[in-house]
Parts: sequence; C-alpha cells; structure tokens
Amino acid sequence: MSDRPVPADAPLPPSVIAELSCGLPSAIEAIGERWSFLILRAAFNGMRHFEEMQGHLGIARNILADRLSRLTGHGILERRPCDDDRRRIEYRLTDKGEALLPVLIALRQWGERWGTGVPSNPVLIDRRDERPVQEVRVRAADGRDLTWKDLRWSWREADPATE
Amino acid sequence: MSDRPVPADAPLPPSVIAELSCGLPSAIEAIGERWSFLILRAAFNGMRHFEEMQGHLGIARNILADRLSRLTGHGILERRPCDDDRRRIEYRLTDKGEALLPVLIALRQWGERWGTGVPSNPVLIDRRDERPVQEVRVRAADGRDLTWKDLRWSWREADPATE
DNA sequence: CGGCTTGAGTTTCGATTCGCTACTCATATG
DNA sequence: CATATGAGTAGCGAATCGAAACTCAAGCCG
Repeated sequence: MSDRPVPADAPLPPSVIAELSCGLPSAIEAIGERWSFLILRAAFNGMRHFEEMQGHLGIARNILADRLSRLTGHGILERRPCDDDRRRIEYRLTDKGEALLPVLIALRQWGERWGTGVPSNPVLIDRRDERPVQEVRVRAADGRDLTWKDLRWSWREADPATE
Repeated sequence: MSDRPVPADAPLPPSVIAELSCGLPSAIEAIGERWSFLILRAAFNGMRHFEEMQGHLGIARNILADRLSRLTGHGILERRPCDDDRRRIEYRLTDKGEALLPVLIALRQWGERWGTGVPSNPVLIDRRDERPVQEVRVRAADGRDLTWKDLRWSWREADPATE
C-alpha cells in the first residue's frame, strides 16, 4: 500500500526529502562533538575517572568536563562518586551508552580499513571462542550482507497521499 | 603468541593504554566534524549537488564548501563537473564513502532507539525481500550477537591464522 | 550579441567555541 | 596540622562557526 519506490541511488523528490525523519540528528546531538567519540572509546576501554581520561586523551580539562556532563546529561554515562574515596567520581557507561558499541566498532573498523592503514591493536575478541569479532555490516532479514546498492527507501506506515 | 588477558570491563594498565592503536582517530579526522555525518546522510539519500544539500540541510554555504572539500580530500566523496551543465558539480560517494553505510545506519538506529524516539521514515529495506534491514550489531565469528561484556582485548601480532 | 539567471563557491565579520594555564574546593593522607 | 589529590571552574587569546553579501563562470533568452 504505502510503498513508494524510491531507489536508494537516485535523488529523492523534494517533497519526499522534506519528510525525511531520521534518528541521526538526535544521535549527533548527543555524541557528535569533537571529543565525544574518543571519550566513549576511553569509557569502553575501561577508563572511568576524570584525571585518567584527561591524561590519556590530552584533552583540555574544561572541554572534558563539558563533554562528560553532556554525555551524562544524555544518559550515556552515569556519574557516581566512589564510596571508598569521595573525591573520585566514577563515570560508567549506561545501557544506552553500551548500545553505541556497534557504532564505535564500525567506525574503528572503517578507519582501520580505509584510513591510515594502521592495524588496530589490541583487537576485540569474543571471550567464548577467542576469535576476533566480525566486521560490522548491514544485513538483510535473512542474514545476507547488504551494500548500499541492495537497498531502497520505503515508507512503512500510512503515507499522506500527497502529489 | 602474546595474548595478554585484558578484560574489557576492567581498567587497562597505563602502559597498555599508551600502546592503544585504533582506527578511530583517523576516522574522526575524516568525518568527525559537526556537519559531516549529515552531509553523508544527504549523499546516501541521493543528493549530489551543492545547492540541494545547502537548501535541505540549512548549513551555511562556507561550511558546506569546506566540508565537501574535506570529504573529497579524504576520498570519501568524488567531485565531478556534470557534462550537460558545466556549472553543476556532482558529489558522489566513493567506495570508501559507501563503506561508511554501517556506521551511518548504526548511528541512526541508535538515535531512533535511544534518542527522541522518533521512528525513522523512510526506512531502508532490502530490494530483494522487501524487508527492513536488521539492526546493526557486533557479531562473533560464528554469528552470535555480542555485547560489550562478551568481549575482551587481545594483542595480535602478525597472526594470519585468525581473521 | 547583451542582459538575466543559476550553480558553486569565497569573503567578511561578529558570535561561539576551543584549548591552555591557573585557580578553587572538597576530600584524603601523613 | 600540612600537604596532596581528584574533579572540576575561571580567564583569556586563538581558532572555528554562521549569516549574508559578493564573485565568477556557465547557461538561457530574445
């Protein structure tokens, strides 16, 4: 019914473009700033404290403070003072933050493959079989790998039968 | 075969952190700036011309010009004057640019799932079976879905057997 | 041809943001 | 108590962003 054929490799008509809605802007709002990805990588690497991140990322303290508060504000990191030393604050990934893993891995893999060609080290392996994770890909419902050419856009709900 | 056991959910020792090498910084170098993701989304949506992107994204012209030249400089977009109208310039994704699809989709899915809750529309479907693509995930070599807790870091040194 | 329009930028300039350093402040530690 | 440490904040010059005007080559129109 509501399934206009809009090929992925052809321009969308303007009226269509105007209706595009997409989770991307909200994602960018939350983590699109310069240092956010690297801070998240640090968090995934197990770093949980301000000084630790500051020292290893070489980021300015005020910027780090701002990014950390923004990330906690978006519910991506959780901020909690430590019990044993109340000066120390622990920043920990929330479920929402951990859900960014595929994005981070995909970006890292892309950078490794197409960037400076430096092989990442260490590499993430599955604890169970001790083998490296697969390349992150877009897959069809039945599991086939898909490229952009295999895809097209489709409206999934009642479409205003404009035009 | 050096294979230091560094659990993914525990802090790495400083000496280890210092040796971290990762494709992420080079990826961020290429596409980490404010508008780059949205420009890439536009490119994946089929937009190929300056005015088209400018109009739809509402980005300032100088910024768009800068981002486009940066993206072409990194080999992510290809810049080519049109044959039929030599005023028009066509910006088209290269293979390197198309390889960012999993990153974009993963980000979009994350934004949709955890962000403002706005369901994306239109949605990408597989041309062959007309069904929406799967959620982008990190997978083990045998295809199991993995979360961060299933992973650990491992040093690889010239190990052609795995991967 | 000559005037008008269009596509793709570039320039200008004020407003933000970045990043470095120094400072604060509450909590440990000796 | 004196000192150190963790997590920020304050100040300020440098870099970047953003809106609007301007440039410039290419098409279009009579």
